[in-house]
Amino acid sequence: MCYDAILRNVAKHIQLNPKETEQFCACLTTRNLNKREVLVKQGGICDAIHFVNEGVLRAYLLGADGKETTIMFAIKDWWITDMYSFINNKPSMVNVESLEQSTILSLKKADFDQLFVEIPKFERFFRILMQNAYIREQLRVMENLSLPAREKYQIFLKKYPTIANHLNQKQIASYLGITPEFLSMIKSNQKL
Amino acid sequence: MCYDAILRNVAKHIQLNPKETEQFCACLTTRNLNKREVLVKQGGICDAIHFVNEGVLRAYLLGADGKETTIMFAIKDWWITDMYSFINNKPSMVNVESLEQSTILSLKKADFDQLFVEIPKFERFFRILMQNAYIREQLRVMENLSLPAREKYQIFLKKYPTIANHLNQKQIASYLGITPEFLSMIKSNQKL
DNA sequence: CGTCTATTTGAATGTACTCAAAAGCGGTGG
DNA sequence: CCACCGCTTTTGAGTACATTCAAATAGACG
Repeated sequence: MCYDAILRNVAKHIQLNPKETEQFCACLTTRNLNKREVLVKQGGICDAIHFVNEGVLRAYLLGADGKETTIMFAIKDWWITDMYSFINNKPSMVNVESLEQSTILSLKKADFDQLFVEIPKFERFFRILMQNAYIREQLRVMENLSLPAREKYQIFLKKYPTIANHLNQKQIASYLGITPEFLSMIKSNQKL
Repeated sequence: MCYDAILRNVAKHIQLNPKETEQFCACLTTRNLNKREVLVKQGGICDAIHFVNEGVLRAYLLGADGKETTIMFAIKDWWITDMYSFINNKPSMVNVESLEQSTILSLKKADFDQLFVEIPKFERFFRILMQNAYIREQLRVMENLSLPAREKYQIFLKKYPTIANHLNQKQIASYLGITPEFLSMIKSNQKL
């Protein structure tokens, strides 16, 4: 399989020698996902962390009332999982599904834990990954709390121009925490 | 000074030998903060990460319109910083102030970076710290987007009963993303 | 071309906000 | 010990932002 992308991703933060590289790749399993295929199911245990080799995934919460809330998405070169479930071995709070034909590389929790023992450098790699994820979420909290819907939408477009093309309006709205109808209104007013 | 609390905090995730312990403590500086004293100023660089030995701190955003948004708080045994500013050496987006007489132990960015070189175990420690912080923020995003104000308030009380006692209503409201007036209304309706 | 889903539009409603004023609650000084 | 000041909390009326529900329109796909 093609471990090119993930190895380049890892190399951004740590250097692996050939043996370590092989060891790491041995832990990965490749999987193809069809459009709308579900990777993680709300209520189930999420026992792997996934690297997106190709395609687009989305994590969302399904409320008792059927309301969807998009928590995160991931495109090529991003990692995605329900970190809460993955780390604590607790039922997942979100669904993760593929928005289009995608290829992912998965690292199982057991291998993840073992990796730190065998190649301690990975502590650094994931430290930086978690750090960035934390900072991203913190910014999102700030925006959510301090800005009105229109500005949140503008920032979203500026920050994730690529992703906006892969999501439909309902999904974008649910990421911003508003209804699709209201987002439609924002968009039409925007232009005037 | 008393490094007891911070060493116990570190020991939750990694084991340090006496030499490492000493090395680590040598990086720390103790500081007492009066009530309302400002530790980090919005716009300035936040060049240290702080461990709360005693007291309560709060990080908040000050909007152009004077509106405050409480981003996070920290009590005894918690770490606090503007991670964005700390990691990227960019101007801080938040203010951090002491809500009461507090004592903190600070680790400078340069020492933080050096620590990883000298005691790689700390990669693990901070990996876990960042991981937990990320999961916490993610849950907060979920709650913010999917729940109405009343439920956010109830969850807040259940999750942080201790902290609720140290914050006033304006601060709690700004953490939940609502006005103090509206929080007041929620509380009175709650009882009926 | 017809069906299914996504988006837009509109009216009625609700949740939360603004502004203003009153009430409560400490702390301080006479 | 009480009176006063400043700050926090409560209450209320009017308003705004965002939602719900329903229906119309537009797009996507077999």
